[in-house]
Amino acid sequence: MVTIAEVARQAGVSPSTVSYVLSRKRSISEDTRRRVEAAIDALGYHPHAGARALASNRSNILALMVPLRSDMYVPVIMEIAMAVTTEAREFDQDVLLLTKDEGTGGVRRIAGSGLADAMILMDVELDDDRIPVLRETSTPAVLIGLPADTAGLTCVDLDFDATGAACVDHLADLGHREIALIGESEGVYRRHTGFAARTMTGFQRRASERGLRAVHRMCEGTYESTAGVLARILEERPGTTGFIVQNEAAITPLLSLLRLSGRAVPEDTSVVAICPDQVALQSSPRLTSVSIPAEEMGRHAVRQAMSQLEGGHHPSVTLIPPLLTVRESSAAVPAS
Amino acid sequence: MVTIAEVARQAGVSPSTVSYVLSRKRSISEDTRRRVEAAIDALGYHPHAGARALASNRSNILALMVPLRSDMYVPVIMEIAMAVTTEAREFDQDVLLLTKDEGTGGVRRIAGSGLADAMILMDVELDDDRIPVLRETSTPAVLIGLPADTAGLTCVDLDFDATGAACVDHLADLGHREIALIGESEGVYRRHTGFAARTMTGFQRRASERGLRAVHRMCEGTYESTAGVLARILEERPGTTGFIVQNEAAITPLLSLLRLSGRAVPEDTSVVAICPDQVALQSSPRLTSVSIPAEEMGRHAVRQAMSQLEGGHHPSVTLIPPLLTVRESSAAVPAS
DNA sequence: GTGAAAGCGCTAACAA
DNA sequence: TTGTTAGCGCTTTCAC
Repeated sequence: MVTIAEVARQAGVSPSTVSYVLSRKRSISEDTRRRVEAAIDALGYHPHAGARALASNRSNILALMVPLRSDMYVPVIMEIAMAVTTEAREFDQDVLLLTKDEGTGGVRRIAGSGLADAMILMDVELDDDRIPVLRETSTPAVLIGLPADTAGLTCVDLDFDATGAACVDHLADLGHREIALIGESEGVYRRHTGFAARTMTGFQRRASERGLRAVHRMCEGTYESTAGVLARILEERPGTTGFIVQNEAAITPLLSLLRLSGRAVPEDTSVVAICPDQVALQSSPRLTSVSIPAEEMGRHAVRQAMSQLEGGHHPSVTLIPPLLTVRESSAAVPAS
Repeated sequence: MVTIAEVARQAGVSPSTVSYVLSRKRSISEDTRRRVEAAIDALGYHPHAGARALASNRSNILALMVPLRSDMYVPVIMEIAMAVTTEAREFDQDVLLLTKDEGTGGVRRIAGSGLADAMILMDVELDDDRIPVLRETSTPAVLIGLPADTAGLTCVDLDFDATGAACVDHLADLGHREIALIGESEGVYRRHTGFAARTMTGFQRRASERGLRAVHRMCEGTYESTAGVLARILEERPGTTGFIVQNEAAITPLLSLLRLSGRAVPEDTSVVAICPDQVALQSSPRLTSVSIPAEEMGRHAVRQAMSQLEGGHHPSVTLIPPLLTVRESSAAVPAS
């Protein structure tokens, strides 16, 4: 191991000078800086992470807690994780991967050991038991997703309420009068993040504002359940011409089923999805959709964490406005 | 922060005794152990990670380098990452997430800073530039995937050669005489891991051993390219009744195309996939497949890393034998 | 603009 | 079975 002392000797300066060259916490003469830097790359010096953490009380590590398995679409989780990791490097931070199944114990362990400077939590539940633990510790934290009570917390999420409304607007603008929201599975509504409920709220409010007939149905996402949900909707409301799908797993079944029932998309029936762009693009027809801004959420979470580390705690809730992209699955309602 | 000194005071022992209770590196009287443990949870003590790393020269961190974007199916990467993280906790290790785009610099940084005790690298290329760097450092490392030269390295991967052969055997046993392997995209063969080439080798060797007519075609995985590949195969070898698909992206297009061309699966044509079980199960019909043992590879990589840390360096190449599961997409060739 | 030196909290000899 | 103590490599006062 190359130590700071060796670099100092090689450069003919004291260890503290090397430290200051690295931290830029005091001014160094041009000449000294050059010699130190030369010594650093000549020796291939990297500061010892543990020693630095001990002395400075900063580990330069961000802990990211991800769901082991969740209702979230796996590629979205991955995209967030990669965005967090990439953005963290911009701040000279590394990322420690924790699984949500470590639960509150994991949060205590990280906070207590000084292993990480801050935490980013994914898959936040409405009444998440990690939150009280977070409140006890003074470790900066950012939640991706909204709990029921956000007081004192820093959170980022897609604005699902506005997302529901935006989908309704799009269909209403196209002339649709009867629409349906195919939502997540029952379990998601019961346990989870509330994003599903928020979508539904926005959907219903905007539908009523624009005078549309709207139904909302939960859906497990299997072929069979999607078939059942679709059948019930069309039975109750045979005039339904617009569908909004929140459950990615239900997208492919829904498209097949509509085709089978002789409804052409988008000629007879329009479909709007709430899903990652990737999914919207690989469907056939390509879907009009509100995308899940995974990368943006990840980057934002890191920036929030860093600003807490540097500037202190300023709780904030950031709701990213939905971006609806019109593709091939939605069109004006046929003049009947 | 609770320190070991506070715990020691509370328990009426010396700091080193607390340390030894934690590390179990020497025997402690039952009574002392109890008092120390009581003090530990009373105070909520967690050893400071940096201090421990500095003093013991062990960070208790495993670095995992994952591809930012790759030809690998994203859920497989995720499953490996989760398996690594979960298994690492069994050894009291945490996982640091690095992206492959940090390249050799990332490897040097981790090795040089003592941030991690060992590294696990995914998405290993045939002539991976991280390998020489790994050889310079003494940091234990495990590769998931096989480079061209494995001398002195520890690697884990699915035995793709045997996989190709197993798929051929399955189709041959069912009476198929003309078969085709729809492989990965050209880029994968050129740049990459060699897993595609190894599959092909096993496929061709076994086909020749069993006297089958066999063709292999690369495929980009889009609908259009799959259509082109299929058309060419059927033109050259109209008698082809068995397909092996290695490119997950090509699976859905292939099934649709076969249906469109009036070939029923499995009545007229059999399809065997090399893909995660999840993909095989959600296709319709469910696919006979060799699964990608993501979890097993992740767990194995961690165990190898730990055994290097504890017992020294014993290079080894572990090829996981393929497991072919018969589902609904393969059947005996029709008596013509 | 630079250096000397006192810790940071822990581990692991060495001593008893 | 337990305690004392010397570092681990770095940051950061304090001093010049």
